[in-house]
Amino acid sequence: MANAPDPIGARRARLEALRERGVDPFSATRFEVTAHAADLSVRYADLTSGPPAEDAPEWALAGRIMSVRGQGKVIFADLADRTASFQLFIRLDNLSAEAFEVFRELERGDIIGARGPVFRTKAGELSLSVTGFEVLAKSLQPLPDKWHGLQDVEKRYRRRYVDLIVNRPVLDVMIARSRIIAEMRRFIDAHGFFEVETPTLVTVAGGAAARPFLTHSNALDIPLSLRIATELYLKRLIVGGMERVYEIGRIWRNEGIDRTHNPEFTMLELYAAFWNVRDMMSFNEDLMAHLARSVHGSETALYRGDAISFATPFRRLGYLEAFEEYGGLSRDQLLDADACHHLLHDFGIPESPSHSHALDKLFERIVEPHLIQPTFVYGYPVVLSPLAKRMKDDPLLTERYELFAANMELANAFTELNDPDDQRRRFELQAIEKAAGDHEVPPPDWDFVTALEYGLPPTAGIGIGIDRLVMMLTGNESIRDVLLFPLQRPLPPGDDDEAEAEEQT
RNA sequence: GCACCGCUAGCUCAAUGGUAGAGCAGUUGACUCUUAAUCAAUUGGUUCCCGGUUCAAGUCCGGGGCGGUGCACCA
Repeated sequence: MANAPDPIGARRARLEALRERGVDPFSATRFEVTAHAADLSVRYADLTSGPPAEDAPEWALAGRIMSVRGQGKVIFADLADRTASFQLFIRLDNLSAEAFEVFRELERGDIIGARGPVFRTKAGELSLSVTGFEVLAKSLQPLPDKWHGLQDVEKRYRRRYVDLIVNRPVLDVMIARSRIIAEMRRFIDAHGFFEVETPTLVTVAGGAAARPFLTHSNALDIPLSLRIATELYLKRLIVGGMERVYEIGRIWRNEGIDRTHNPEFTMLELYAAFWNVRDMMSFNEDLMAHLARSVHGSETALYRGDAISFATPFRRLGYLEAFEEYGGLSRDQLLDADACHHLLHDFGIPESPSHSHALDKLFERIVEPHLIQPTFVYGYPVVLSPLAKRMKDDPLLTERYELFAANMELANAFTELNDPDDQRRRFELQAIEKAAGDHEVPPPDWDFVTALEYGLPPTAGIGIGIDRLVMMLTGNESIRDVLLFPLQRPLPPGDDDEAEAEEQT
């Protein structure tokens, strides 16, 4: 213990050394930042090598020291802020001897603010010639390898903050996610929608087919679920006369976890009175194209080696036509429950508990693999769509589409069913499926039927999984890589971390 | 839930069943234009855990933990 190398102990010793020089790294409360690294790189892109001009303006940068290259009476350091990193040039001649000694006590990971003019070194690197600096926080933990960063996937998820520090592309993805959502709001707001917030704690988790998380209210002493969709509440607001509403919110589904599923995820749901599914389709493709352009920089996103073009208009493909085209299957085979189960057998797919389930499995197998470029698949069978309005000239199908790209479902939209009697019958039918063993079928929400009885205007609605959209636009193939803190099983007790028993000096 | 793969120093990775190693980080020193700085010296291990086989286990076997991928599940 006496001679064992101890990186954290060494850093604590450095902390004491700073304090002995009258610098307490944890006493600073603010620092006036006047520039970010990326801004300076652009502003001084054409600067030629040489010492800074007499009248060169001083800038103040703040961030984390990512590397230090000491060279006697000159020190080079890289300071990273949220935009990029920028080289600091510290020379004894430009500072007091005391300040220079303080800088020599700093190390990789520490957070400082630095002031000085920008110049370009002989080696051609744009740099801040430091005339003054403040220590803003000391890092007591050693950072991972400066070249390889943090590779261990598990550690990256569990300690995302370290991942963000040392793996710049991760920070870029998370910033892109933030911008995608912000840009989405801007676009939607510009079309006259109100953003609303509906309950996440509900007594009936409806609006989708999924198993909910269960919880309990102490005050009311009743069981509660976390919502699995926002749909039924948002449509109540259309009944209430809000006309155009949307919610970007967290949804919880107590189901499997894999590359494309996290138990909590973010969904946009949006409803517009007096629109039908065709109106929604064009709104949908305009939104996608806009996001791709403004956030991704181009209408084309590279995903799994495919160049996905979000240039409008997207391809339109009928649901039944798709089966005909890719599998040679007929309408009669698909819309008949018994024939459909035979098809499952023909394709070697395990038994399904219901007609709707069977259709989904078949679609997944036969059609989905072909949907690379953005495609609206429209005209879903009514058995698959308990909340969608039937087609006027084909009552077995609904005015519903799903948007696919790169074999992933990106959006689901339909003209909303507003006939309360039809809605009631479909809920009753679902109740039978639930009784037959389909766990994912939600319990009927009878108050929703009552709401429809007050009168829901013709309305189109859409749901877009934000996480998968971000995956698509940032080229990530795992949902965990677009979530800041994906759910991880907790480590066994004691395995958690070093339990630092050091107290004495 | 099932299958496969992974887990070795703070980080990235080595090690035909035969003394656990390297680079980076750390520590000490030198250096006034470096940028994976360089040079010299140097520290560092419950090989995820428990048990077994063996003269000998990081390595083989059994059980467990955590993670990743695939399948199942998830309209």
